Amino acid sequence: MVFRFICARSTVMCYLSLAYRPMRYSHAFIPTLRDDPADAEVISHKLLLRAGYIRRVTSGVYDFLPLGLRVLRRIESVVREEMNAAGGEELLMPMVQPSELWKASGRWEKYGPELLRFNDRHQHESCLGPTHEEVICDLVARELRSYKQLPMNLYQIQAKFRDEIRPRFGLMRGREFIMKDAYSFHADDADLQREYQNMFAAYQRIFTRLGLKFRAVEADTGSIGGSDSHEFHVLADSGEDLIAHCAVCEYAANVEKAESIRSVPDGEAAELAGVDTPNASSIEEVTAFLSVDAALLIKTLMYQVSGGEFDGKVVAVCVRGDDQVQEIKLLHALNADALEMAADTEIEAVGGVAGFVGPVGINCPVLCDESLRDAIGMIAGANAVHSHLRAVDMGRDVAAVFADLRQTRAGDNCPKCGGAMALSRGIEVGQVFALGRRYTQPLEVCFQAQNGKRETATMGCYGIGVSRLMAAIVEQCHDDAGIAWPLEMAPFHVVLISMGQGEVVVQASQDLYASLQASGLGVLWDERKERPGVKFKDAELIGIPLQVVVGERGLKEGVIEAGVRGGERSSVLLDDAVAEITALAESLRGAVI
RNA sequence: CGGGACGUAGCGCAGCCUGGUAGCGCACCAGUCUGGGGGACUGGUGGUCGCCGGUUCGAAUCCGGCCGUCCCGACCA
Repeated sequence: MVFRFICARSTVMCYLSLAYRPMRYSHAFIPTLRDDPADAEVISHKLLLRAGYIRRVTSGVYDFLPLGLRVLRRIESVVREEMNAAGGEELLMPMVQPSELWKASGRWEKYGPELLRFNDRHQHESCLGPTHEEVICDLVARELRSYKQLPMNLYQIQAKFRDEIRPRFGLMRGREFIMKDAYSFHADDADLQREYQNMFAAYQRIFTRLGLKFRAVEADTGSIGGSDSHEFHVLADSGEDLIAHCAVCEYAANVEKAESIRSVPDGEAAELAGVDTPNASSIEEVTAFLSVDAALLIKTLMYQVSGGEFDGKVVAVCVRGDDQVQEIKLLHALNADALEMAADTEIEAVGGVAGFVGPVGINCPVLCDESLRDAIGMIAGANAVHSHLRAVDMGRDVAAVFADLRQTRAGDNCPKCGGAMALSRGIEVGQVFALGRRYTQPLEVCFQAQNGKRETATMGCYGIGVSRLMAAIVEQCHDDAGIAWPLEMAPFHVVLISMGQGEVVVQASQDLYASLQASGLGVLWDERKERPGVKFKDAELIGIPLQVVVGERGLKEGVIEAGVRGGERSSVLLDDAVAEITALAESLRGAVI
C-alpha cells in the first residue's frame, strides 16, 4: 500500500482524482470562521463548521463543502477497499422506496414516524429509505435460483434518511446521512456465522486504518431485528451511547443489553408492616426519612404498554432503589412495541397511588428485576398515600415475573468472569447483525438447495455510518488549534505556505507545488495575499497534517521549512524537499493520534 | 411530544427592562503603512431587527399567535 501510494501515481492519482486533487487556496471554496457558531455544541460540529467542511441546510441536513467531500471520499475509499477485499460487491439502490415492500416485511406499521412517508403524483405511497433490507431482498429474491449462487455480499455507500425526533451534534445525528450498508445471503446459518465473523474482522481493519480508538460491543438489535449483533463504538466523552465493559475479561456490551451481577440486598426477614412516610415519595426522600440504604428499596415504575401480550395495559416494573430501569430490556421482556409512563389516573385504576406505588397488592402484572428475586426485608410503596411497607419478602408477598430489567452500573460484577464492570461513552459508527430469516421469509428470498428442496436464504446486514465517522474522527483527532486529521483521512496531505508575493517565492513555490504533486501527495498551495499568521491558523484549523513553508529568508540560503502540524518545522534544502516531505508523510502513515 | 433558552449584517454579540435616527467586534470593499503565528490606520459596503397581527402619534423594544434554532428529557442506528 505504501509502495503504491508513493510510486504508482498513474493509477492512484487517477483513482483518487477528487480526493487528492491539488488546489490553490485562492481558488478553493474554504469558508473558515473565526468564531464558534453559537448553535454548535460538540467539538466536531464546531470544528467542521468553522473549518469550512459542512454547512447546515435544515434541521439534521448538511451540505458537504469541498473539504468535507474530500474527507468523505477518503473514508469511503478505506471502507470500499476493505469491503472489496472481504468479498463484498458494490451496487447502488434507490433512496425512494415503495410502501409495498415495507408492508411485506411488516415494517410499514412497525417503523414509526422515523420513516418519512409521502405520496407521489399518482398517490402511490412511498418512503425515503432509512435502510435497505426490503429493497435488497426484493432484488435478490428475483434473481436467486440456486444454492450455487450463494453466498453473496452486496453493499452500497449512499444517503439514508431517518426523520429523527431530535437531530443534533451536526454530523453525529443527522436526519440525512451517508452510510455504507452491506447485506449478505447464505444457504444456511453456519455460513451466515462465518460471514458475520468475516465482516466483524473487516470492520476491525477499517476502524484501525481510520486511526480510531474503538471497541466492539454486544448490542441490542433494535428495529432491524435478528439474533446476534455487535456495535462498533468510537470511544469519546461526547458519545451518545453508554457501553459497559469488564475490566478483566473481554465482555463488553451496550447498556441497552449489558448484563451484570450484583449482590442480594441484605434486608432482614420480618413481618410485613406499614410505615408512615409523609411527603416522602422519591427514593431520595424515603431513604432520608427512614435512614436506610437505597439498595433496600423497591423502585416501582408504572408503564403503559403498546404491542405484545400486554397491549393497552398498565404494568408495574420493579428494580432496586439504586438501580435504573433499562427500557430496551423491558421492551424485550414484554415483547412490546412501545412504552410510556402511566398517567396518575391509570395508576389509580389498578389500585396504585402515584408516588407511593409498590408491587404488593397492586392490581396489574408485576415485572421485577432478577436482582430482587430472593430479596427480603425490602421497603416498597404501600399503594396508599404517605405510606410505605417494611420487610417486603419478594417470594412471600409479591407475585411477579422476573427478568433482567436493570441498567448495568459501574462496579457491578461481570456476568462472564465476575470482574468489575466500567462504563464508557461511545459513538456508534458501525453495527453488524445476523438477521436470519426475519426479512428473507416475508420477502421470499428462496433458492433450490443441493437436495432439490426449496429453501429460504438466511441473511446478515452490516452498516457503517460514513458521515458520522467524519465527526467521530474529529472528536478523537483535534486540539485547540483545530482538526488534526490522520494522514489518510486528510483532505490534503500537505499545505504549502508561501510567505509573501515576491517573484522568487512564487517561483520556488510553484515548482515545489508541482513536484510534490508529482510525488503523489495531495497539496493545498496557500498563495493568498494574507499575512503568515492567517495562513498558519487556517492550515491548523482545517487540519492538514504536513506544513511546508517557502519564504524569501530561507530561499536565500537555499532552504524551505517542513514539519508536521502541531510540531516544530525544520529547515530542509530545497533540493531535498520532496524526499524529506515524502519521508515525513511516511512517518505519519498509520500513526494513531 | 414535555421542560428550558434563544432569534438584531456572513460569524460572534450589545440595544429590549424604561417605545423616539439600528449599534459594536470580526469578516468584506478601497487606500496607506506593514510583512514569519488571525497587524495598524483612514474611508466605505452590507440589516424586511424570524414572520403575521395588535397596542401606540411612533415598536427591534410592549401584547398575542405562528415559524425556526439550540439545550435537557422521552425516542432512535
